Amino acid sequence: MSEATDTKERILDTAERLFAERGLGQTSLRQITSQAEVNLAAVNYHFGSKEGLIKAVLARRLEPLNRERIRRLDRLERSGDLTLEGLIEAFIGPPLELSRDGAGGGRFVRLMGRTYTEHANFLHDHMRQANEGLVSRFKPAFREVLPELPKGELYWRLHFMVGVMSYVMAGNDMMQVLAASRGANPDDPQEIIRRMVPFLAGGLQAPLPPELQQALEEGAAEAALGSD
Amino acid sequence: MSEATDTKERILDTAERLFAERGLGQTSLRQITSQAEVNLAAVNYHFGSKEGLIKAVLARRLEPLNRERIRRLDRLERSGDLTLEGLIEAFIGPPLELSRDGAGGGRFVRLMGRTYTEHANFLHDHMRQANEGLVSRFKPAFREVLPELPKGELYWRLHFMVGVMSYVMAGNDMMQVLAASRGANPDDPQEIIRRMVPFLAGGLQAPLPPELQQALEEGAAEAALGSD
DNA sequence: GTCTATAGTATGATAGAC
DNA sequence: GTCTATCATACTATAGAC
Repeated sequence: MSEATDTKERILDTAERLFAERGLGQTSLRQITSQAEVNLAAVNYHFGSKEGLIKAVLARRLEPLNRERIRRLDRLERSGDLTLEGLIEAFIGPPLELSRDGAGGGRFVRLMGRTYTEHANFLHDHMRQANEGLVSRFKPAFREVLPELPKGELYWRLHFMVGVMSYVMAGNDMMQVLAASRGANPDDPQEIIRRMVPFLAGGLQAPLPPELQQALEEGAAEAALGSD
Repeated sequence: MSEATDTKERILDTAERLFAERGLGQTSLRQITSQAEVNLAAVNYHFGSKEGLIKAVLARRLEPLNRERIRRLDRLERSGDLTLEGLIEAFIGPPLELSRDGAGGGRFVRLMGRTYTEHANFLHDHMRQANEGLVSRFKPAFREVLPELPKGELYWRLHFMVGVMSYVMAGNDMMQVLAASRGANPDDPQEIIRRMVPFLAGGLQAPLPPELQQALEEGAAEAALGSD
């Protein structure tokens, strides 16, 4: 079992790296097993299929990651100092900070960023399911710090926030070049977080678009607020 | 030549659709040629390789698209009413509106959104080159409407804007579900633009993060402003 | 310019010995 | 749990007839 675990871990580590570097579809089991120095058949033995391996790679890091995000939210709420900026940081901080931990966290973060735009139905389902608890915990908190924002509008904006986050996490060359040319260390997540938080806070609490504002004032509030 | 053009166009249309639906790497030339009802060898004859086909698919729509964005910027500047909101709309409007034109524009937009996170070096190079003129035209305009923002900070924020845009363009299920559940027509780009503009405007003109603000006031302005 | 045929290679998955 | 060997299938690309 200790030997087996070792093989399993080696497969997970290598798969994570290659998936992040080349994408899921472009990475073959052969590339993984040869670089992990395990037998080709080991993948199917331990994970059943390539799809099973992908899910295992994601789950291994996503679960502790989301636990950490919720832990930070808990702490914010207990401290009685729940601010928009703090909330944003609790949400985007852990994934971006993970990119700093020596052991492949950065690779995983890039992989995670990619899953948002990758084309695979089983992936979307898996991610949605894996993030269910996270979403149901953060949504009310955002509502609390943005009480003036209609519910429907808030959801749009939270998605825009996820858009920024996943783009940054995907970490394509442009982002690296940008950071480097600005004298910033592109591998320092704090640098990026420091810049993202004001941008996101500004966006989330921006005034409503004129048309919507007007609709609200004219009493179409019910429709606009919705009833999730 | 008319027959050839026909075949070429049919390949381009089908490739665009399949690339957007399944991703570049997951789409085979066989799938394309069989659905386009052309011979397998036609792709290599007309485009040289799969890579050549991908570039052709992108270039066909990207060039007129970026011309339109620049045309709108020209008009804004001539009108003497260059606002941040107008500038944002000139930049994000055309790609998002393209998703409404009946003839496959929506597919292309999703494909374009995906290219930002897709893993292929030739793609990044091609997109960077294709967007060069666009960027050099829009950057000074953004500087003009956001004069108080240090240059380095502006570039970060423009990238965040691209992040939101590409996430929305990638148009994954979540976005669709969100729009539908909010009573919005997920296929109406105006609906999305109306929501994105205030968010992006709010983000772009948000106050500087405290640390940076302080650095500026302490005279470290040179370093922070840079000299790009 | 379009076709068939095929070379040459890679893939995911499994059977069966150890 | 690990291995080799292999099946069945897919892929990109090209050669050569028409």
